Amino acid sequence: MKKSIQDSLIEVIRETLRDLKLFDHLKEDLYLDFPTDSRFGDFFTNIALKLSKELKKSPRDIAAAIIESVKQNLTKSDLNYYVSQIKAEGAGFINFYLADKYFYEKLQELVTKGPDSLRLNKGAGKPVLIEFVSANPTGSLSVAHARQGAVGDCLANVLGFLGFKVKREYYLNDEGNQINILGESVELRIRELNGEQIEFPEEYYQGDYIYDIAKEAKKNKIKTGQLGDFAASYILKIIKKELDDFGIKFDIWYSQKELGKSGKIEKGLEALKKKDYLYEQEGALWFKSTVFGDDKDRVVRKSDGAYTYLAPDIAYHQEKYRRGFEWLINLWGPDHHGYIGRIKSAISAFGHNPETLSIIIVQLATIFKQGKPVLMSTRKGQYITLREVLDEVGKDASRFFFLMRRTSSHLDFDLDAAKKQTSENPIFYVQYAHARICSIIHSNTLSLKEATDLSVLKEKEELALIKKALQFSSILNICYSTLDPYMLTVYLQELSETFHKFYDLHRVLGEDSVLTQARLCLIRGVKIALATGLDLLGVSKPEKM
RNA sequence: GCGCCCAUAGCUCAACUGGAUAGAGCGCCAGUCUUCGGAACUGGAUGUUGCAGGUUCAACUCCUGCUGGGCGCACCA
Repeated sequence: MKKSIQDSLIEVIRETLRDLKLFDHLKEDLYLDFPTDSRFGDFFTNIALKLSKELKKSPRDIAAAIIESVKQNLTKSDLNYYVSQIKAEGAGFINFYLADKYFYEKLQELVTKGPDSLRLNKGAGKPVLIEFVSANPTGSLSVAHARQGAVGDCLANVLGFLGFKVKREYYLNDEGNQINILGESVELRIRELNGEQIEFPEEYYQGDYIYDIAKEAKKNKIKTGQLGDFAASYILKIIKKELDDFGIKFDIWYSQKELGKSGKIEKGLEALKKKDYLYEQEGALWFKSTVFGDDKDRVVRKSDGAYTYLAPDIAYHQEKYRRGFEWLINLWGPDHHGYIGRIKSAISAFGHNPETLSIIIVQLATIFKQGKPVLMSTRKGQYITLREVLDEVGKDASRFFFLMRRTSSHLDFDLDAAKKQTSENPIFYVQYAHARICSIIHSNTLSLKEATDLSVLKEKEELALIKKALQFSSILNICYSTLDPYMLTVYLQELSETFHKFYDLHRVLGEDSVLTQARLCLIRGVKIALATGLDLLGVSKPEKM
């Protein structure tokens, strides 16, 4: 893995600060920022501002001294070839301007090497388990699960691209209270089908699909005690189909029932007991999670002898580590945020660093139709399902829309906008850019050269487009450090916009074959960035629309 | 009462995690094609970043306190 110019520059600056005996005054890590405006160069650093107070000198003076020294160090290195200017500007920022030839070379590399040149090897093969959706098999997936699915799958793609060894897992709650209620709901519907007058309790599953299951169970002569399992596996098939149509494939389906049978829950509790983290009180068994900073201790076995949800979950997370994963990522709904403390306590109790468990709370999405929110009434089976959204707007638009906002923010999902085939619909805007590029490449009659003279790309829009395409890796870096893939959707829209603007002003296929080759190279690079981004989102990249 | 999330243009959201003049889309107004896809592009108007303090050379961003909204605080899952 070659070092980026950014990292090399940072090294030179660090060395310079050591020379000037300023390095120890710097309290934080040295890094280079991207300016909001290209007028301020390609990178900048604010160290002169940070140092000014302690050194009691003006930031501009410090910046000037640093620049002087950096320039000298640069003459000794081959970086000098790529850095065109270093200036102190504004309040005391040090701005680095790269020579155009640097971008030409990177673009050439992107086109010859393809998406691989966009990879940053952050993961180095580290095994990561990302658990998401994990909905109870008691009904179709809701939009809340859908958003979790989109975020989880995309994040898994991104981490995989960055060199992590990622597994996707669905924790299957296939036993316990909810499954019992599900079984009883089916039983009542069967009796109803048999002509019996029944009273259907409110807390039971109300949806019409229960009738379908009842009919099926009746046909197959399922015994009453088996109805819960039968219904759960029936629904699981539906869920799997929904996920499949949404483009999500889980590597592992982890069954709670199997976990229970294995005896690992008991073993987990025994282990906790040995460490003296369990105690009995009022007939229940408690976990001392307060030792690890939880706000109160938690019951793991109720006074009636049944486990709470936490007991198998403790064993489950312990198993995740035992299976060799070094980093666990869980995506939960906002109703689970109170659960973070106890599960982190549990893994701490087993001696794992709680930092190796990242919990991402995925906020809810509200579906808008004709400008109005479609309200969810939870219990009655009257919620918007993933299936409905898929049927209405399709896989591409729904995945993109679910990823368009910061994961920790509420999301308004406008079904009507997602259906539109105009720039009002960001996914079409992005896919259109891709299709347009394909169309140009298709119309081209020159044979494409592997190496071309790119120095003819001097227009403002051309350079802006090259730089935008090359920004790809640093965007992925942001997704990685925030564990949030949404920035990728923002970036793809920006890249598309930069392309459309370029396209409108400059013709790719022209009389001048040198320029044509160069511009073809440029749009091929943009195509690679767009296509790679769309792949990571799990959205198709059509050549024609 | 406690905890988490949110509040930015009329609406939906950005602002690269503390940087330089807070930006896009929609909507509104006015424009751009004999040529690679007009599903596009250009220009115009719109802001006390919910309020009040604080930290900082620098705050939409961090801290404290309010206000308003969403969610959660089980021997439920």
